[in-house]
Amino acid sequence: MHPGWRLDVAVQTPAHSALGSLLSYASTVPMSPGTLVRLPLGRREVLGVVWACAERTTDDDTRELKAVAGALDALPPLSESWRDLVSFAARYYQRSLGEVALAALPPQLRELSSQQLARRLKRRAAAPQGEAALPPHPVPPEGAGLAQLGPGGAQADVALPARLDPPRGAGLAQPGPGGHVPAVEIEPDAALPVDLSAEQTAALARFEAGNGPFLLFGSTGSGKTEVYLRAVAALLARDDAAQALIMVPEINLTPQLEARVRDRFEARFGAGAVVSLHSGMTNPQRLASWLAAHAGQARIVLGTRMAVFASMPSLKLIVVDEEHDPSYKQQEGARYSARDLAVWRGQRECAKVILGSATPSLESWHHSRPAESDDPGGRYVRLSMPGRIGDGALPTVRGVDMSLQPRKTVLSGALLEAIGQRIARGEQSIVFLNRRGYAPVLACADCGWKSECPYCSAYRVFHKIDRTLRCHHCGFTERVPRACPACGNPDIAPVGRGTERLEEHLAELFEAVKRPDGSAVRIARIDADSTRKQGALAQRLAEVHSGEVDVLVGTQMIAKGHDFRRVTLVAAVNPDGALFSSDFRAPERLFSLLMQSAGRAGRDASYLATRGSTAEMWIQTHHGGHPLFQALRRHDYPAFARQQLDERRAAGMPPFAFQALVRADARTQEAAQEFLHAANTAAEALSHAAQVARYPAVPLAIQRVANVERAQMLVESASRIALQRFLADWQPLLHALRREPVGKGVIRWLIDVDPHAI
DNA sequence: AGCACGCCGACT
DNA sequence: GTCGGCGTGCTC
Repeated sequence: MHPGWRLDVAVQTPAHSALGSLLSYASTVPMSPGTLVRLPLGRREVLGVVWACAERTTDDDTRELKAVAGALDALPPLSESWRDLVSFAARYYQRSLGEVALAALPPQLRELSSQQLARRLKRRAAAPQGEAALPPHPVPPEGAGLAQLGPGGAQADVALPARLDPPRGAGLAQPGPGGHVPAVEIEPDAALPVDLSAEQTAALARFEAGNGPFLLFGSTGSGKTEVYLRAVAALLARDDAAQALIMVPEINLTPQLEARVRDRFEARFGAGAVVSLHSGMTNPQRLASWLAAHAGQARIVLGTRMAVFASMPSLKLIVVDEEHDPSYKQQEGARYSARDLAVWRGQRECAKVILGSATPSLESWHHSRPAESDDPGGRYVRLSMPGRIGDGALPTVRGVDMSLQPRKTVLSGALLEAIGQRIARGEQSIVFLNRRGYAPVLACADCGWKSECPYCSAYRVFHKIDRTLRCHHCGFTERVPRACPACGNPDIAPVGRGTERLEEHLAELFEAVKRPDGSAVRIARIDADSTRKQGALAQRLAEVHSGEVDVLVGTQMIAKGHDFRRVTLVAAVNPDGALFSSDFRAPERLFSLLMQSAGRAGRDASYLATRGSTAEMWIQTHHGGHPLFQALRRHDYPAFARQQLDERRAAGMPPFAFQALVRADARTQEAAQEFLHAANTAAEALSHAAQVARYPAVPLAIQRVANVERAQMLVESASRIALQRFLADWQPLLHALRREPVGKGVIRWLIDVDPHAI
């Protein structure tokens, strides 16, 4: 009798398990790599991906192998390029193959039997367009071009403008899904009499002529989205199998962009042409989208970082919008950078890649050169679009020197005056403060008690709205005590301020001020607390769009994407914290945040022109001379980047060096650090140790969370390859160490390659 | 990670 | 006398 075949299969084995990356099973039939199989593992049955298949010879392997339980053979196997992407990601980010492979598949696939899957696929085939689509987005009211939906122009759920980087007149003649225009017979863009700016035209021409990867460097409002969509449209029109992947940051996956992409492409390529992939979807929705992409039916996949692993047999273009955004870096499990993997994947699959941003990551900027440059050092072709569509000017940046203000000033007189003028004119203002809650600490004036979290090394935040003390790290919540728990003094007071308190403060200050129509001033707040309930965010945004709100207080949640046409003033109340942070990326994030915030003001040039108003960005700071603010004043990202890169070069930090963190969590800080010390000692013997600097173990900035002590050590090398080899050799030693006495107290450890927060 | 086995406290 | 706490160990 034939001894059958041996399958080497990737299954979800966590990094901590002692199991090797691939497990071997017996099969009576050969299977192609990429086939999904169900396997007995211990007492349960799990999903696996076949990685290799070899004929067994009787003397080959005497080990008894369990037989595969079944194959999901209704599904075409995952392609070699998909498997290459997964195995690269696993290797680069120091995780097991199976962990990355299984995390890259829709969760529901794990639960389905092969019969259930076959049935689902059959249903899909019968109705190829229905299932992949999400519930249809709202149909715009008749005659309303999406971009024309002004404040109060429509019901609340469609009042949000459907554009992020709006071209002039975008969507004017766009037939909605309910429209009667025979859209199939016209070119997608013929339905959109949009004039591209000269910069957009040039960028597209460069894109069409080159291979990339491209860095589309365009200021807020320069029309980057239109460039992406044109590039996608041209590709899909030219190649009737081609697929495009559009990635957006988590926060940006608002219905607006989805609606815009669907409007643009579904009429032309069918209702199932666009699918979404993000964590806000239900498991059945994600499975449906994934299957449509895998089958090649979906022409466009629109998603967050997880979408970088979407199986797309005819992938020809990848767009990474807001490529600098921190949400592209996964912060748990396999800590991959979806942006970096997108670039790798593009190269592997000969798909063009566009990274777009107004404030690129310093890594991307450093590696880019202008399209016309022949400098061979550039990995990315830089396409610049400095202008704002529709001649919109970028807002004037005004700095308020807080050291000249009376102590404890929250909002300077000049800023209040400017906001007051806006209110009087019926315009809107946004005030940013990146700290939610009423006050970050509650303290007793007598004994010095502070509202510490019993489980974390952090203070619990005072939320006045429900009179609670909440730990923002572990979630521990208690009602505010009536008196000091330590000494009984009833006089316990909030220290510092968050968005709740700022909202209250503004309401008091403007209590007597009237709007043009004589009504009272309306202050609103948008942060994670005020938008927790389903639909609350959309409702708040609609209130802003409709003009009900005069002053909007918010965290960085509202810095991105939203297009408020009546906003003419944006203020950052207390941005100084990031200037002297121990995290060397903090200034980069701050600059990006302030640039994006500034972009919220005066996006509608004609609105400003008709009112004779100007857009302003206010910065209250003690460090007005800081180069970051100097560059911001001129909207000069290149100058900021130059200054930061000079500092990084001098200090030998990324992108001039490559880093990884090893973190250990334990019951005690000593146990965590001792484990890392032992790991450090073990590393001395490794062959690449000389090329890799290792720093002492230190506690994390928030050293204890939920009663778990955390420590980390940084390793760094000028050579990415040396670092990679070092980590690969080190990992088995770390596993082994866990078994030794020094590893006993360790709850978990992990490696973070190219970490974001140090 | 699951999911077992295994050995000690408060309940019908 | 049992239900159940989570410590330790195994999974091709």
